[in-house]
Amino acid sequence: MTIADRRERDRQMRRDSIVEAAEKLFFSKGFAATTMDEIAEAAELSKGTIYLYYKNKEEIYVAIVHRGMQILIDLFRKAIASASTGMGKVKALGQAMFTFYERHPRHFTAVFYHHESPSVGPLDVDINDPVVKELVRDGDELYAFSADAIQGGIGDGTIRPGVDPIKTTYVLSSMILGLIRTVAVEEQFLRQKFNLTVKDLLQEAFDLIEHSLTAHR
Amino acid sequence: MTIADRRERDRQMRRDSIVEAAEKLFFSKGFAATTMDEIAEAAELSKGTIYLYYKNKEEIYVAIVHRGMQILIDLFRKAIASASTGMGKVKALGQAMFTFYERHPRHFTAVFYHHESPSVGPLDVDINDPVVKELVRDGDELYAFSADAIQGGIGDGTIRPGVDPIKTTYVLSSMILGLIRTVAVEEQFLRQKFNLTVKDLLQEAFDLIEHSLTAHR
DNA sequence: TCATTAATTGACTGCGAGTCATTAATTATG
DNA sequence: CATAATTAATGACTCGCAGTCAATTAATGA
Repeated sequence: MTIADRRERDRQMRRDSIVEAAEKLFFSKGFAATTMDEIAEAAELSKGTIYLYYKNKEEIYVAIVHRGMQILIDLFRKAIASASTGMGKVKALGQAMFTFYERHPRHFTAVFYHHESPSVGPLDVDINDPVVKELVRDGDELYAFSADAIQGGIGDGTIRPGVDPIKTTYVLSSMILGLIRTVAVEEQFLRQKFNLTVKDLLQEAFDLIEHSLTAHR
Repeated sequence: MTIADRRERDRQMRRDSIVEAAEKLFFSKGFAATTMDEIAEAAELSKGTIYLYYKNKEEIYVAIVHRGMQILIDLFRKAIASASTGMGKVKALGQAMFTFYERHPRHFTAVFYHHESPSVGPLDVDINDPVVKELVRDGDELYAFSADAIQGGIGDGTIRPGVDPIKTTYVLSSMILGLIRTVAVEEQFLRQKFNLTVKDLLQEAFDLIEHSLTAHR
């Protein structure tokens, strides 16, 4: 028992040290430009060994997406805990998304672009891979955080009763995400050409959103 | 004169027929899975010849992005012409974006994901390539359509005076784009799990946006 | 101690992007 | 019209890398 257990623990540590090594390389020189030999060398393993732990290069990438997802979920948990009203939680979640981008830009990219990267045409991922399954569950969890916050906001009166929590979750998250993506691509351009900062844009968007969720008149 | 002219025309036709062939292949089996030999065969040329017209595989991809951009610009022109008020034009532009996604989903993806695809880490394009330069100009033109429409709306009273045309253009376009991207990825999931259609979500978003741009009370 | 099983290795294969010396087609020149 | 000069096209080749597998080494059990 203990023996098989330790094996399993060792195996997990190896997997971790491989992603660790790969992550540094992918993030500094890109997925395509990183070779399996480089990953092997950085992980102090031979190339063959890497393949005992991951089916191929893409599967390592998926593991990195998964790590990013954990970071984001953690930020979301803290966001939810940081506010007491429904509306407050919704705003904190939006803020958390932006924090994720600011503090972990490469993970942000990995998480939100993996449907198209790395090799144009969706990453063809093995739906039976447990990591992939967990990724899907994690995605659901993310949406649930928001839907619950909206629902709570309707209960505590900080969000107007008419809004549909699910629909609104999708609309809001997509919008915030879209905004951050644009900013990610055009940040310096916006600053130079229009003297617009990221905060300006986000403030504008948050105002618009808050405005649309509260009752007026 | 006529002689060099014809050479130039021929050259352009060749380039076109190469993208044409590549586009079909990329769109059906993906960028990574398509080989230069296949492109050559489909274009009825030898591989070496392809390289006389395009520096490499990515440059062909950029040409496809460019084509997509032309389609979108065209849709935007028609959208602007289709409405008379500023607010009407803004809505028509949002609608045009969605039409682009619906009618040309692969071009949509090419245009809006090329910053990350094809090989994780931005496509490293040659900034001196005339096609790339035009792409940048085209991007500016797209934003100008929207900024002008908002400006016009303020003039004709269909949009409230407080809004900043540039800022709003960025916020709105990013939001709409984000929404369509989400829908692109999760369309069948949304329908199955929540019985939500794309139109529902877009309607919700459009309402929200319209609401935020008009004067109330 | 030695047999069995598990983990690791790196030389090897196959494939595909990009090159380049050679050949073919066009155009200019006498 | 002949042939020189220029331009276009070819495909066999190189080179690098993802992924494999027979051979080796380490760990565990009898």
